Amino acid sequence: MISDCSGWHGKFRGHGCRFTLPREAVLNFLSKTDKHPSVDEVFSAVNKLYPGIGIATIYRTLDLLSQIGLVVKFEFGDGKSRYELAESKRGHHQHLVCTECGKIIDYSNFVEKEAEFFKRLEKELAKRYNFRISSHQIHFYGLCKECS
Amino acid sequence: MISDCSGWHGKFRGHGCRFTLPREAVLNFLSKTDKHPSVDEVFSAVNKLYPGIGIATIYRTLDLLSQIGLVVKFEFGDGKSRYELAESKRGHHQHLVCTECGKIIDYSNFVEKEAEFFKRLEKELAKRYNFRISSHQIHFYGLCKECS
DNA sequence: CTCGGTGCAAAGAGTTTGCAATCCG
DNA sequence: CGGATTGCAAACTCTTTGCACCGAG
Repeated sequence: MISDCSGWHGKFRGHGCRFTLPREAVLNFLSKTDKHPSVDEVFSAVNKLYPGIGIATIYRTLDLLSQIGLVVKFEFGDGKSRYELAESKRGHHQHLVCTECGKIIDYSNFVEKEAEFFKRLEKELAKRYNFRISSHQIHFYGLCKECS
Repeated sequence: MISDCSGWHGKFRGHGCRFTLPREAVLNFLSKTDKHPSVDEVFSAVNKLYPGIGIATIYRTLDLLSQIGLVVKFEFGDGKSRYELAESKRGHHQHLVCTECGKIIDYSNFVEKEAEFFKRLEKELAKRYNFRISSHQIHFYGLCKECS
C-alpha cells in the first residue's frame, strides 16, 4: 500500500522534472484503483483530497506521466481519455469493452500466449515497415454478460 | 470504381433507413480513399461536391454507418474519430500509428496468422467472461521510419 | 402524404493555453 | 534564488442537439 515514491521521484528527476504534490497525488490515486479512470474521475478523487489542485494540472500531469511512461492512455470510444498505471500490480493485461454499457473488463489470462505471438509479429512488422514499435493495444468490442 | 449503390441501398432498407444523397456521398468518398479520414476530412470532401451538406449530417451519417456496420470507427489518440469502410478493397488490416507525426500505416501482411490466433483467443475469452465479442482492433504505437 | 432525414445555429463536453503567483531543489 | 509548476479562467476543438423545413418511398 506504501507507494513507490522514491522510484517515482527518480523517474521524474531523470526527465528533468520535479516531483510535486499534484503528481504524487495522481500517482497515488492511480496505484490504488483497479479501474480505468477518466480525467474527471482522477480530478474528483485528487481534488477531494487536496482541494487546491485544479483540473488543468490533472490534464498536464497525466500527459506528462504518459510521456515519461509511468501511465498508459486509452481511448475506448466514449470520447474520454482513460488512464492506467503502466506497471500495475495486475501486470500486463488487455481489455474487453462492452459497446452497450461501456463496461471494461480486464483480462490477463492468455497473455503469455499473446506475448509470444506479438513479439514475433512486432519483429516482422518492424523489419517490414521500418517502424520502431514501442507498444501495442488490443481492444475487443462486444456485449458483456448483462447486455447480451 | 462504380460504387455498390444497390448493395448499400439494401443495407439501409434492412435497417429501416433511407438511402439519401448525403449518405451516398459519404460512402462514395470513403470507398475512394485509402486514408483514415476524420469527420472534418469527410465533411470537406463531401461538402465540396455538394455544398449544401452540413457537418452535423456528416456526424449523424458516420454514426449511423458504423452502427449498421458499413464503416468502422477508430481513435488513434489524437482526439479525432477516424473512419474506414468496413469492407474495404484493402481487405482486413491493422494499423501502425506513429506517436511522433501521427502517420498511420496499414498492414495486411501477417493477418492470416493473426486471424487464426484471434479466432481461438476470442473463443476462449467469450467462454471465460461470458462476453459476446463482435470485433477487435489492434494498434501498434511507435516511431515511423522518418521519425525514428 | 408521412415520417425519417437535413441544415443551421446554439449548446455541450473534453481539452488546451496564457499568465501571474507559487514552489521545488 | 531561478526556473519548473500550478490555478484560474478564457479559449478551442470536437461533437451533439433542437427545431423548422425538406424529400424518399
